[in-house]
Amino acid sequence: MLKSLIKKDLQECWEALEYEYSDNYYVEVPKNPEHGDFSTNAALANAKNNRLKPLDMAAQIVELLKKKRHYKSVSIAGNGFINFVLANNRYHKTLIDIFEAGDKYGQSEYGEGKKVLIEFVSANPTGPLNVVNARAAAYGDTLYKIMNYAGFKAKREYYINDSGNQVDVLAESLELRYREILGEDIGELPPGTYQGEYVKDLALKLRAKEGTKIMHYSEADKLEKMKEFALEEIHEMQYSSLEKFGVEFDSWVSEKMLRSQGVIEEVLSYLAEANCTYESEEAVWFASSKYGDEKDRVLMKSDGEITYFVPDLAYHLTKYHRGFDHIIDVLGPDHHGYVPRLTAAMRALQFDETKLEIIFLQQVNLFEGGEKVKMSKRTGNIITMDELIDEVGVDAARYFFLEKKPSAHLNFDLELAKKESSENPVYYCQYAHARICSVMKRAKKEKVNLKDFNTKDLTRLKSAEEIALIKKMVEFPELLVSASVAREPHRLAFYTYDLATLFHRYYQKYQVLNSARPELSKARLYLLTAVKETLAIALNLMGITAPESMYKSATKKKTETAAQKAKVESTEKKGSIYQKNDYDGKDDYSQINDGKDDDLIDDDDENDDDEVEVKTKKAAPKPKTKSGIAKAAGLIEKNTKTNKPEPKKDSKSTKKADSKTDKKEKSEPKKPKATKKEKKDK
RNA sequence: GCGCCAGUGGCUCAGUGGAUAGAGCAACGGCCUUCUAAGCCGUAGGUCAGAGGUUCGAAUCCUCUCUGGCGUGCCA
Repeated sequence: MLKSLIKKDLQECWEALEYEYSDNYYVEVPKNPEHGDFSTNAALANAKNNRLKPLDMAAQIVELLKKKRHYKSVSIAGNGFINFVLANNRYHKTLIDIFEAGDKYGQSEYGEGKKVLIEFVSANPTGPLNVVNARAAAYGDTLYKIMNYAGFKAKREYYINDSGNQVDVLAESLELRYREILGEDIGELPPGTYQGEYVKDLALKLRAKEGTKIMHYSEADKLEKMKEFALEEIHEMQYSSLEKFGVEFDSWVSEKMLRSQGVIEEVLSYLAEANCTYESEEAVWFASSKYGDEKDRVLMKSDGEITYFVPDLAYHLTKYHRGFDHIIDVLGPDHHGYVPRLTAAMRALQFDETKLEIIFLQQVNLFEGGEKVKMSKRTGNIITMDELIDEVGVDAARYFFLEKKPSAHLNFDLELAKKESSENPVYYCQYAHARICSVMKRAKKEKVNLKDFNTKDLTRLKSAEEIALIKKMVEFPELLVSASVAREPHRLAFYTYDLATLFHRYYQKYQVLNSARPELSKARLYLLTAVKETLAIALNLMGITAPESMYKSATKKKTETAAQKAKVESTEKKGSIYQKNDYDGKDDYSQINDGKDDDLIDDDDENDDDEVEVKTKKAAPKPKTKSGIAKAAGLIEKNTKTNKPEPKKDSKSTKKADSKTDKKEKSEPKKPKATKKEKKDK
């Protein structure tokens, strides 16, 4: 807001001086406070096109700006920068705005209500969540929060690969462990199986639940039963890890559900229609190299099974179909080779690939005692997300993950986080908040309050430290916008730290409450109220608690459990969102595998189906999709929608019209084999 | 080989084409009779991997080289 004030003034200058100007300049808060409150390179950037020396141009501008009253000073730096110092009352006015915004401070309309889907974590349901998943959880959740705060309408989604080869292997692994606990010598586990301890735990749990009767099943039934059991258990495990971490999702999408809606055939037929598939060596290929991928990819293997790519593509089509303006996938570092084929498919099917944005989080290395903790997926020797949280606490873990920009590898020093957690930067930020709360408690005790405070007394705030705090808070809204746009929540972590530093410095130097000077005390209290609110907002956006008090005497563990408790409580309060739906019945999940109802979505009201489809149809710009994907999209959408207890809207007219088209589409037979006809031998 | 990500004090990391490259940790030296010392102040530590280029100006943009991680499956 203050920057735009300066920009406006600069424009007036150029117009008055009749100079050419472009907006390729900036107004910024200089790193060095000696360079003023704000500075601009405007003269440097625009001197050339007016055939002037930067210094001369700057001099003329400064001459004009000096007449404005809201500047305390306007000056030229040696090389042509113009530095501004604003009058204090300008800051005092801004402080009032911040104070009055309260817990809404920093919110903006920047995103214009654009619908954004953020998919993150989406770990395979074959084991506990690991530290990379934890990073993704912290990242995705915070990105979601700041984007919503910046005016987007973001949703969080988790895709479950509960179908395919890896879950079959999971069942086999469980079967082996099961036989082992029954006393059989299974020898060494074959390579490729899941070897983690958790599989043994699953086996024990299964025996406790089912006894040994399962061993009398046919081989296929046995494995099916085990798969079902393992998926359910592991899903619960992952779910509870995320819950503990304070991360919720608006929707969970099951690959199995997608498949049951016929999306496989549909996707294959689309690709065939787009004339980009062919058969070779008994397999069906996607000619992705025609669309920018480095080589063609297999869609259907020679054994008749499809590759994971097909349902994944279908899943992405449902994202389009659900009418999002923008789609963000947060992927692990080992998936970047996968993107070209995905975008190739979008291109081939004429979907707007610019809507799809892939963000890669780089890997996480754990260090202990200066040495890298070796983890091996093969032997199952991994540190889980739960273990990490138990070790360092939710707040610290979230901060550590958020502190790094997504594209950077993250070295997480466990020992530091454990042993010296009291020096952890997250405590530094939280402590600033707690200190202010402490001052407020004291103020209450001394009956100092802001009820009869006259904001004119804010003129008493004139120390450099006080103005610095206001200046920092002024940056907050635009910081959130830039963090959203750049998809870099780590900027928020740094901001919070900086604001805390300014506060600690101020607190150290000045006594806030001083009975001899009641007006000054109130003005300072007013300022600190705004600072406290800003810190709390920032911390909450990162999923970190803003404690009212922190005492050194409290042991590390006490502080953490308290923080965790607070977290859990807050989750419970607003919670219920999806639990009610998908997970209020874990049974829902178990139903997945009974062959009847292959989805996660509690489909209790048949009439809803149509209505939902109506909605999604309306939302979809290009109904390229046919019934399977449309239906799946509808189911997901419905699931998402019903997460929020909203009164159902009645849209009869559109409903009729659309269900007609829907029927028409449905009656069109799917031709999965069409792809095979599409022979393009090389 | 090709592709993606990275390379900034001893360590972990910030850094919109701008001014003398910044924090934290570790090291060293100070500050508690005053609202929480989980704090503050100070000292030391740098050829921004290297070489060219673009321009008023480069850690930042372009090219090449080097180093590390990942990818390059009819795995997911």
